Amino acid sequence: MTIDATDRKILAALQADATLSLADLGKQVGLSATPCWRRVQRLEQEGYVRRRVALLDRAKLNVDVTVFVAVRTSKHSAEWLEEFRRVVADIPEVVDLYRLSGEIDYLLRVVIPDIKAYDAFYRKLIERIELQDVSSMFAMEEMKSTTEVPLSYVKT
Amino acid sequence: MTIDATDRKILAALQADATLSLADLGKQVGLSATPCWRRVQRLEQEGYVRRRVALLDRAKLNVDVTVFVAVRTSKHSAEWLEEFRRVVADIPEVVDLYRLSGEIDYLLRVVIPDIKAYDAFYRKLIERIELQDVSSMFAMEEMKSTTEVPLSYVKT
DNA sequence: CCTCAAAGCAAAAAAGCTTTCCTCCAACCC
DNA sequence: GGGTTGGAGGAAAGCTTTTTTGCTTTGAGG
Repeated sequence: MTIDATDRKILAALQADATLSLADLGKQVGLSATPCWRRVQRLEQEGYVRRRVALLDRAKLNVDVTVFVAVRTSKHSAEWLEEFRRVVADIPEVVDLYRLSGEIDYLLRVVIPDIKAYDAFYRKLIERIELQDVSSMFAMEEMKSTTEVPLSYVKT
Repeated sequence: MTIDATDRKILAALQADATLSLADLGKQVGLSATPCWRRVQRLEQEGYVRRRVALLDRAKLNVDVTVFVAVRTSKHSAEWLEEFRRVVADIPEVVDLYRLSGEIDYLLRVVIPDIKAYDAFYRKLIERIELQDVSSMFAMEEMKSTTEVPLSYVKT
């Protein structure tokens, strides 16, 4: 139920590297394999660890370009929202989709090979759903990108 | 060196779930464990798989709020850029940092517990480095967020 | 039809995970 | 104080999975 300093160390280690053996993980946090295993087990069961995944190399897979797409719309019905969610979430090039407060209604993060492919993506998008205003911001450089969340705010 | 349809299936499976045993992974892609293992080995060696990590539950860890921070600056020297990169990348609440083209110079994705904590983060940021213009967009809803990249553009 | 290389398979060895059973320590009750 | 209970850690054994090794199959080129 609650998270102590050792649990935090385990979570920090696992979100940095999920390939660690229980023996090594235990060494890092000052436990032997068994109690370490029990804690990991509990952290997974209680949902602190949601999943373990492989992170792939975008450049090698030819999706090296990131574009942020800011969407504004005049449609605000629940039906339109559901339709929009369904359509956009189903596009594999869209890796993130947020509903925002303020000027921009939705922000998409899209990964594609190049600008030409972005144009194809863009056409596909506006053909599938009506949007009032779409503006694209191309990333020149990915200066930081991590799946590791800060653990300093965890309630013990 | 090159990626065939089976490799693609393996990558797709691993970026969805890295806990699969080689036997199960092999079953999914139509191989027995050994050739499957060899392919995974190769994919890791050649860098297609960069790392395996655990994805944690943000809500449970009290960092459920996402804020996008758009930064504009008048400083454009290489020194300032390096300083900015260093300062911002070192802040654990900043999970993504992109340099963009266009109006906005930099876009940060920041995860924190609540608006109060965001204010603390914001003060810390502007105290550490000089920025011309900072505007914050709060995420009302995370409609999609995945680490899985599309594999349809892979060069075979 | 033979040869060679690439890829697959099966079985054995190694490594790591999971279980079981103990011990230790601290809190609590009498 | 002395005994009891519960929670946490640890060692060893059993079991599963990964990794290695050596052999077989398949298919292309001569």
